[in-house]
Amino acid sequence: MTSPAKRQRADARRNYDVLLEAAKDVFARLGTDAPLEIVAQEAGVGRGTLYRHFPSREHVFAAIMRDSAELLDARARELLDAPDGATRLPEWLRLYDRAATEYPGMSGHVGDGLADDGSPVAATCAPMKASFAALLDRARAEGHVRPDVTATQVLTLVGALPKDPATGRTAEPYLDVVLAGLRITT
Amino acid sequence: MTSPAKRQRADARRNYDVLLEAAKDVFARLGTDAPLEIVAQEAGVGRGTLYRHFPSREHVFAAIMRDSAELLDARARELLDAPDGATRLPEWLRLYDRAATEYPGMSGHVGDGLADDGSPVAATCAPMKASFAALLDRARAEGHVRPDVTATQVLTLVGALPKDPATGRTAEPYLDVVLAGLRITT
DNA sequence: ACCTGAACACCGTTCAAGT
DNA sequence: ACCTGAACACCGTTCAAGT
Repeated sequence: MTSPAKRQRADARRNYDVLLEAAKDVFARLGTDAPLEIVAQEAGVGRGTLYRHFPSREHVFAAIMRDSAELLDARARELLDAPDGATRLPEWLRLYDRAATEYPGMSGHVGDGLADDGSPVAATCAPMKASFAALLDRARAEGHVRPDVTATQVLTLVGALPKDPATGRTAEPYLDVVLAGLRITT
Repeated sequence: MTSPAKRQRADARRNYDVLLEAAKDVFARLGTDAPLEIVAQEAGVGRGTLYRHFPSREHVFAAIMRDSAELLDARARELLDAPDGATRLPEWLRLYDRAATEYPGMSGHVGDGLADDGSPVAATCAPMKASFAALLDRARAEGHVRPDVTATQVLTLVGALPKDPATGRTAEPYLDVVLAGLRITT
């Protein structure tokens, strides 16, 4: 279930899939700011075809995030009833961080997209975002989290954390600092 | 003391000053990712002249930061002996955040530059960075700060915090979250 | 209905010619 | 020694022509 279920010609559907795989490949090698021109080339289609399927780079990110967003959504709903209330949020946010940094440079775009309701990333990740918000609400109700942060803010903040240039992953100890900062420590 | 003290022709020196003022003006209006072409135009010089004085956009940021870095350096040295140990770091980091966000989009570049010893920003801000490191060391020694963060990491993290799109300033409550996360709270 | 690739736009960067 | 602006490169984006 990696592409949208719209009715379309077989070649169009195939091009979508090929483009998405090419994008993952190119992004993995060159980072998510790589020229989309290269993606079209590697997919073996014309530039116009790429822009038809993915009107903007953000649409590519949204497509890339589709599967992880589904997993993260499910995981958030599971964690809602997990026994140890204090560790639910850290655990989920680490998974989110891993998913958002799967391709170098993507997490900032994902975090920004989640803060903008008009973005394709926000559309794709809406269920995940809602489930995380529920998780955050419960943590807040139980007094584990400072009350002045919203779900969107947390996701945007984590997405913005500086990266290790070598791996593209969030560098240590930024996530730990943020998790500590979110805790209520009276 | 806004431009380097190298010996140069009067017109060159004047062009440097005009370009820097133009950059501030353009950055204030269009953000720090604005085309440098516009800066050259507004300064009334050719593109080549701009690149002669500022080989890269980072060099412009370094020049823009020169004065604030001097102030921040002085302030850090003052605060080293301030009475209330727990508030020294927050106070200074708020000032740093204000300076780095003076032009929309600049703080990320400044934070990245400070983490890269080869960058012109790192060169310009070296005294400031050293003074801040001393401040951080003392806070660490007094047990106010978690021991696993370096000065560079703190400055890069603060520079990376998400911005309010309207003002370009660090949005609330990100800096508060980070400051809380840096504290030792046993 | 979709694809292709030429064409245009934008802007960073260089450099030959000028003063 | 420095300035200028034409020229090139790169790449996002569009669109007329084709299938």
